[in-house]
Amino acid sequence: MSFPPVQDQLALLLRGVVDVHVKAELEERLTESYKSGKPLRVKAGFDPTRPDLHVGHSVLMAKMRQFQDLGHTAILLVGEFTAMVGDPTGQNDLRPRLTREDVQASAKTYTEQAFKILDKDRTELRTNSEWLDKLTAASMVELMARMTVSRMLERNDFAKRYAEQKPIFQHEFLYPLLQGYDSVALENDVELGGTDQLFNLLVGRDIMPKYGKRPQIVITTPLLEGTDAKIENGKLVGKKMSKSAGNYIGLTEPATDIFRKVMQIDDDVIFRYFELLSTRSNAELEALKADRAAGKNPMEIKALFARELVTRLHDAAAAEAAEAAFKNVYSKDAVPDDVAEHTFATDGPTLWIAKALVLAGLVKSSGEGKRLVEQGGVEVDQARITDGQFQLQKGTSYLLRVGSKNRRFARVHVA
RNA sequence: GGAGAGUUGCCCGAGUGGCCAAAGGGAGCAGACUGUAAAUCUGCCGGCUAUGCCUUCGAUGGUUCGAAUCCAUCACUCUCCA
Repeated sequence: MSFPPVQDQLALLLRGVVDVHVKAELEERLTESYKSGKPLRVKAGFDPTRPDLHVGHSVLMAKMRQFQDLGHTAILLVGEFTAMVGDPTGQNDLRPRLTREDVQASAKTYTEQAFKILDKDRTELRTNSEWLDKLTAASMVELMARMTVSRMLERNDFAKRYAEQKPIFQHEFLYPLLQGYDSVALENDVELGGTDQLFNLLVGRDIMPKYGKRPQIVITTPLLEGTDAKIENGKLVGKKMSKSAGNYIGLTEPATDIFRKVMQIDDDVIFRYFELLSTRSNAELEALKADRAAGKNPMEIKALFARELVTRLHDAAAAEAAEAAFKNVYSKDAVPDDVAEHTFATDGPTLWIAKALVLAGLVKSSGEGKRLVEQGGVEVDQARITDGQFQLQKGTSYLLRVGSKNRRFARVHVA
């Protein structure tokens, strides 16, 4: 195996990262690998907590992919065991523990999605149940003896919970140690993670030498802010993209949804997405920013990114179709082509509109349906109705629409 | 082991016997306005075709004409002491 020159590798690998512990060591290890022809082992772990990955995760995976493209080995670690423990990172409350069944179900889809970005042929796919399942109480005690309670309490999330008199459970202290033990088992050279993972990653680095392993180099990548992030006083403000906050774009979402979500991102926040996810060069990004400053419609800039993202996650044809659909539905206010069709039976001569909306899955309860109608949030055959008692006639078909920002349609036939 | 404090709707948080489906804030949703976004203003924000009914204030029992509010037991959490 031959690699590109060390300095070239470094330049690429350090682009966009938040921090490296320690850069000199990375250089040293790249040099060794360059001389010996032996690829570095680069680990990144995911806890399969809910069944899908989002573009926030892809920031990290894009970095992994860079390592792969340079010829190194990526280890995608599925945190099957650790997911059952629950990572306390960033949690203000106890994270619910999952069952093995939950975890295994989502692990499968996780890896499939990860391979949208990673090169499958150069990825070692592992699960930490391999070694953590077998850990005896004795080894566990030994592992726990490597870390002090005070060090754990230094962590902000724990410190905060402690100060606020919120519960902290013993097993939560175990999490970073187990993640660190993964590195002992895998003997990786590098571990990648989001900045929020810094503590956990460094615990691994601390523990490895105590087990006679070379300490891993830790590289942290930025956390992508969610689709609801904003710019305030020139600063980017927003929670990180997360499944639980509902401000995410899933890797497997339909092209039209991805496109729409990108378009609804705050105008200036889009540049953050460009920086972390786009394959465009820095020069191209600067040009776009200049365009924006010169008054170019930010809508077009966002569309540019939306197209790029959909192309990556689906393909170019899907991107084109999604853009056309978006323009059609939102800009021209037309009806999309793929409207779900339903037929509902009714006993009487009519069907109450609120009921129909519930049956079509457009609203959760008839109370909500009625409310929306009265608030003017519902259209029947492209005409707004406001009568909460509106009745659909038996033997007739209707086109129903609810909402505007996230509009939903259904074609309903009353039988 | 002992002593206190607490558990309210998606979240925070008021409410100490009827006026409480429960103040206020946040989040969310809808409307106006827009460019699809932001900001602002307005409305909604447990369920049920409803001047009413049902379910809801940790759980279960009890007192009462009537309980989120009082009592008992249980569960859980926090703090302090040992």
